[in-house]
Amino acid sequence: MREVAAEAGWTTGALTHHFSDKRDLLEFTLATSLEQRRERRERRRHLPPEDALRATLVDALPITEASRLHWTVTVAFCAQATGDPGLAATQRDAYREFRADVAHLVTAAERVPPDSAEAEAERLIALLDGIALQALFDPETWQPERQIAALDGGLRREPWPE
Amino acid sequence: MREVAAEAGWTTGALTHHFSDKRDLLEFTLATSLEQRRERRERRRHLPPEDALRATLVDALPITEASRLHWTVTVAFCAQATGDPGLAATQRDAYREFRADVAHLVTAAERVPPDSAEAEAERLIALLDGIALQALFDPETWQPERQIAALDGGLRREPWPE
DNA sequence: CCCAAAGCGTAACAGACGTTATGGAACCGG
DNA sequence: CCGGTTCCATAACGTCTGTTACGCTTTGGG
Repeated sequence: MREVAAEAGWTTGALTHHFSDKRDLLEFTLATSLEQRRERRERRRHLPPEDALRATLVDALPITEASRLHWTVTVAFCAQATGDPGLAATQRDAYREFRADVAHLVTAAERVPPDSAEAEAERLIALLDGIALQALFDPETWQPERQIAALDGGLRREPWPE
Repeated sequence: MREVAAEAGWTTGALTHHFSDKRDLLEFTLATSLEQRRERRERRRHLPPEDALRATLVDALPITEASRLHWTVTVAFCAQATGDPGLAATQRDAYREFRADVAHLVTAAERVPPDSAEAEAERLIALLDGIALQALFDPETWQPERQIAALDGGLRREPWPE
């Protein structure tokens, strides 16, 4: 708490006035990071659906500083969530929301029949997260272009065969 | 440290005698978890390559208690690794080793031409990790069969088109 | 049998931690 | 101008933390 306050140029008094808890602060941090991601997504509404889909996925890759930060927050959140059912539920809901949004884009892009959009979204997100998780700790072998290429490979592929 | 010692039926004295640090203990924990995974992989040497490949990937899915535990350890480790270059390197190397092993299985199974085995391994691991990460916090929607089905979908697919 | 090393239980230390208490400044509706 | 409320700086409190010191017991080679 002290460290966060100091880095923000506040005092612990100001911090505790706005956040009841350390847990509360952590939840706010994730919520804010998700909100920013949501805003960036909103700004792509005018793009053609396929481009918006790709841009949304690329945006979640840890290649910009914003996205790297979001992944750092997410990993910290996940670590806490393993021992806190409340945080786990928050993390789960964030995933579900993201999946719904991606599914919506998948539908708009007419990648798959509407009833398998969710499954296709799951596949793409799984691929995305897998790349991101590795890239986060091995940025040397996972340069930005490589990450995007891997993602594009998944986008070029056909949807789930179910 | 006290909590770990107590849960293991030891005292902090015994623990600090065997581990110099808390960091040391954490590294040992990941190493042990990886070692167990390696042993399980070793026991599949007699299987046909395709089966061994599939079994290795399925084994990493958080469906057994052992694997769920491994993922919990991994997430905790990753969280620490974001602020500790040494741990980050360890995590990175663990990934690289796993990738090499999977690539070896991919080659043995003759899924792809030998020179794209690494890329195919990356793709499969990315998919695996993505599924695992979501399943860890949303086991309700990601029942074991669902996880395996998603993985099988990825296995049924063609390799990277590069 | 001896002595050094290893193993380990006990307990204390020093610092960090999240949280709370207190007091004052700034703001604001009446 | 007043009363309360919001905002926040300071500082203290109690707890928890990783780590260390110390001493006793066991082990094993000479």
